[in-house]
Amino acid sequence: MGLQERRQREREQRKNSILDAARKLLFENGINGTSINKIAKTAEIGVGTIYFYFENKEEIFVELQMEGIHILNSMLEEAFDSSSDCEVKLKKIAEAYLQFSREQKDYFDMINYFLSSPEIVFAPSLKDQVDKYGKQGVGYLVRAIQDGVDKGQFKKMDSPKPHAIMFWAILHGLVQFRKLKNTILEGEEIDTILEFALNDFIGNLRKV
Amino acid sequence: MGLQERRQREREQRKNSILDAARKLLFENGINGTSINKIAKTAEIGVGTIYFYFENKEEIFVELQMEGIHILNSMLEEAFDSSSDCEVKLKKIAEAYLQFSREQKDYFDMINYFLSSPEIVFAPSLKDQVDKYGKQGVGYLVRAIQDGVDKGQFKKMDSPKPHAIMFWAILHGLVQFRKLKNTILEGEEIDTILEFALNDFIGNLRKV
Amino acid sequence: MGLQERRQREREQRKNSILDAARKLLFENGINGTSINKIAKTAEIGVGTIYFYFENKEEIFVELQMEGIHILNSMLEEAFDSSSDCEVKLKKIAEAYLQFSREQKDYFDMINYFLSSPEIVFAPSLKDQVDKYGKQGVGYLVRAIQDGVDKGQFKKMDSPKPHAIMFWAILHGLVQFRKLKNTILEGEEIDTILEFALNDFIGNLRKV
Amino acid sequence: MGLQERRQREREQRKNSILDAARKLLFENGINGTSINKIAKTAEIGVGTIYFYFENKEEIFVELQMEGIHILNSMLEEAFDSSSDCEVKLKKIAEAYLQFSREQKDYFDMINYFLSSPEIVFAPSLKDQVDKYGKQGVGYLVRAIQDGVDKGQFKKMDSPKPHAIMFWAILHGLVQFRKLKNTILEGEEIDTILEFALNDFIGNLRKV
DNA sequence: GATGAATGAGGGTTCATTCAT
DNA sequence: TATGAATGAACCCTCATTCAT
Repeated sequence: MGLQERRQREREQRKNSILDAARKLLFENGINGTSINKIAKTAEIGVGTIYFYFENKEEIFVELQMEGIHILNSMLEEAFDSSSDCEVKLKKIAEAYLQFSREQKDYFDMINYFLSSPEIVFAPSLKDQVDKYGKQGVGYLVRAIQDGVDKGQFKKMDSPKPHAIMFWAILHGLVQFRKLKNTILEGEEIDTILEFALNDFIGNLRKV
Repeated sequence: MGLQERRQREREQRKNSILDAARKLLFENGINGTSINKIAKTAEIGVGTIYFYFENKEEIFVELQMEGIHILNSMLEEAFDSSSDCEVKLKKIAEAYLQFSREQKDYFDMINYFLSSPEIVFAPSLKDQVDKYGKQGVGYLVRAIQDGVDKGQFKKMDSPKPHAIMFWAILHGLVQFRKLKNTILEGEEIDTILEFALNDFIGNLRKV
Repeated sequence: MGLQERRQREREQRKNSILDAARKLLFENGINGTSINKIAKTAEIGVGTIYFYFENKEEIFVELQMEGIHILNSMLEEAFDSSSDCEVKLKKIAEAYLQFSREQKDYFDMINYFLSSPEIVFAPSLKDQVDKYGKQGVGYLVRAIQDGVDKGQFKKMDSPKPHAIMFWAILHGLVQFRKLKNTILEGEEIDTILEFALNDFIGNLRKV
Repeated sequence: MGLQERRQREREQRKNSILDAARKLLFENGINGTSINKIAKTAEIGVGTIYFYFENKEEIFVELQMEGIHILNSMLEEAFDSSSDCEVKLKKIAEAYLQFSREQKDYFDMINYFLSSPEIVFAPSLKDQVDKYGKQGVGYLVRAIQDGVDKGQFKKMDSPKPHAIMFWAILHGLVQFRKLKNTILEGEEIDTILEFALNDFIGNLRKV
């Protein structure tokens, strides 16, 4: 038992050191600058060893994706819990997403990069795995809106789902635009736009 | 004169045949499956010849990007011109974007792929070139909204720009979600959501 | 006649503009960075045109070599003529060689580079051409020494030739060492060494 | 232990077989005729394997350079040790250098080729590595001359260094001239000139 | 469990030269 | 005379993966 435990722990550590190296390289050099050989050298282990912990290169990237999504979820969850007021909840969630895209830029870029790549490049299995984690995200919004309806703060509606999705679409769309300062934003500050959109959207929920 | 013309035309044709080959490969095999050698073989020309028409591999992709953006712009322009009613205009533009993402899926994926790639992967120059063309897109929305304000159909506002950007963000965000059927939409139809969002957004513009 | 003359002149000008471009590239980028294509682009002419004026790439380099050797010869000749005193003559010649290696560094490097390359790389014909011009160099020394002997300033000798060659060897060897500051000179100044060598050698000629 | 040792030995052997192939090609076809692919084919290994033993192409050439310099140093050392008489020492050293340039012509050419190449062609690092080994060469001369001074055979002098450098310059210069039979030597035998120069130089050291 | 040597196809790019116009 | 489009072998180097130890 103690032996098995130790083995398990060591295995975990090794795996993490591989991920550490891969993350470092991915963030520093991009995906095309991250090879198995370089990961091995960075992690100071043999190339072959990597294949003991990961089936192939892709699997490593899946794991890194999961990390990112996990971080995002934590931030959203914390935002959700930060207040009992459902309007504040929504604002906090929006801020959390913006914050994630800014403070965890590398993860954010990586997730977007992989998600937007044509399916050929990455096997469907990856996306399935990502999906499972991703589902939770929009759930917070649904609950926040429903909460508002239940409390009588928001107007009645058939289902909070479409509103939640629309809200998330605004967030996601806006945050994508940060890269397009010259194109779409054309000098406008993303924060200003976000605040405007938040007020507009929430105000609309509130009204009779 | 006739000679120069013919030269020019031949040059154009060659360039196009290279782009045809590149487009085919890019759409079939993704970016990592599209090499200069394969393009040359597909276009049935020598490798060196390609470098006579394009400085490097990236420039080919830029050109393909432009193609896609050009198509999108045409569709948006047509939508903008299709009606004199500003509410219809907005709906048509939204539909056009959705249509583009569906009917020109390959171009749509390609554009998203490049846009979402971290700067490390593709030189800023590419994005700059794309930017120039991209600016026009959001312009249609600004004009449509302003038109509605001028005509007294929409409520008064300081500037149509934030509304336009918010509108575009909804569209862009929603369309991105198509890939995430299992995650965010969770079975919901994107068209339904879009229509819901459209009515919500436009209704909000309309209201006093 | 007038026509032929003009043709001849134009031909000469074209040739020179090719050489100008080649020289520029050679000095800036080294031999491996100097291609026919680049020369053509720099000279703003077609690639094919170059082959009207030069059989092949090598011939261009031969011509550039000649230029360098011509410059060196001019400097040596001027040094030779600068004084009627034979000791001064020798010193001036030595200085001229040093000066050439310094002020015409690019030519100097080029000559040394080509001369020291194994015969396979450059056809014997090149070296023959270079040889013809090179012969004149050592001639100045022979004449200067002989002059000193005739005037009774230098001791009698069977032939000035060996002394001249030895003198030239010292110069050539020393000047080569400039690149080896850390190896052979190990901090010593090449000028100091040259002056020392000059005095030693000439003093030896002088002595009874 | 036994395993590691064998590994080490095999590694050494592989490395040598690569160097053998590279040396062969370099001597037969010159530097521009020596490509990584050819080396791999000659050594009957995969291209990639080479990069397991050498960082890049340049490093192979550095190693070959070292070989040559090592041989030269051995010959010089042997010459230095061959006699206790300092005059004989000097003559033997001179002969050794001449002998090296003749019997190890390929190495000699290679060294000269690299040393005379403008800095653009080969990175400074190569020269640094070569430098380290090269330093030893001139050291023998300094010691030989100093020895003569100490024994009273040579005249007193401030420092043997300038004389040593001058001596080495004569040798180096003369040996370079072998290629220029038609230019500088113009039929003179290099051995005759060398002997003349030796007597002249040593005679000068000797005199009061 | 862990290693690291080996692979060889493939990557993007350059090249001197030819030749129809 | 001058052009410039075309070639395709060759350049150096990287890669994910395998497997005997």
